[in-house]
Amino acid sequence: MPDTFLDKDKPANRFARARDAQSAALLEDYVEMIGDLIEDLGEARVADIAVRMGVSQPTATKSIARLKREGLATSRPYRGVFLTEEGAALATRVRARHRTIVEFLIKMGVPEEIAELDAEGIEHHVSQVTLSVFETIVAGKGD
Amino acid sequence: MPDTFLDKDKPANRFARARDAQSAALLEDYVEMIGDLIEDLGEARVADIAVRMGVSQPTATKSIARLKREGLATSRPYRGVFLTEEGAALATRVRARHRTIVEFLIKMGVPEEIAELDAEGIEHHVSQVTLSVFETIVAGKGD
DNA sequence: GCCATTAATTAGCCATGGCTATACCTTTTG
DNA sequence: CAAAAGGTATAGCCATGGCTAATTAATGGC
Repeated sequence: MPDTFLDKDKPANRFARARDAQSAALLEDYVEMIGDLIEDLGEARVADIAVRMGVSQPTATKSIARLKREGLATSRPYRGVFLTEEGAALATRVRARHRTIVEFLIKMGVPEEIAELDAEGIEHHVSQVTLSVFETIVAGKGD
Repeated sequence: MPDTFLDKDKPANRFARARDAQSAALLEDYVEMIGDLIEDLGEARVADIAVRMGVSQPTATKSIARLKREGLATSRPYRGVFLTEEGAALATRVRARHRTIVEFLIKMGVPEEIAELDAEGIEHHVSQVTLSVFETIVAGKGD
């Protein structure tokens, strides 16, 4: 006897999915930003990461610890943060996805600054399928 | 001397914004779901809310406490949860936004189930401006 | 009307991600 | 090369949002 009256599985998974995505989002943001910093400044210092993320230094340190635990980054005390191969690959993927979403939104008619802001929240929740759709639309000669 | 070298404000706000949005997301989900339950079953019981959200009953109770604190809901022990006027208005707004996003994604070519899943994560991060753009596109006679 | 069942709350724990204050190491500078 | 300055890390706090276990309240059956 199926207990589908309350739609137990579908919505539970829907929300659980969104929750899980959120958990990964922060790591993705950090990795992307560390990649940016290394590219821009040659190195990623904790202080710079904190400033760009808009958090205090201790908060950045704590998050970096989590990145290390997850195998995405390494760091030598007082020397800066580095991405592992896996972390660098993730950074590349995340950055590409971000750009796709921003460009997609702009193509839809959203003003650029707003597209940037919204993309920051949206990007972590877009599935591969949807992203592919966006990519196709962005690539399409539309205007 | 401006200290714009590290782009202090722009990105900080970007991420801070996304963080804040996340904070509101859970309340929105609960409010929407309570509205759904009242409509579907005539009442919203803690147990049903927990099942649909995919969390344990104590977790649901705790979140409902927060809803009450924020003035979005009321509840009488063992009697169910009710939305305040403000909560009901929020539920309506959230539900409409959700539908807009799902329909928009479908119109872009995203399969329906995936559109539903992605919308769940995306919806809390879409600004009013972007939502309006989506609405216009959905409303437009496009296929 | 009492007892069992079911529903809800409370208590108490964990991890995450914020914060401030403080301590510590490095670097720079006098 | 010692002292000051600056960057990092640690300690310890808070809130949120999960959980399980245990308690309390309400309902339904006998």
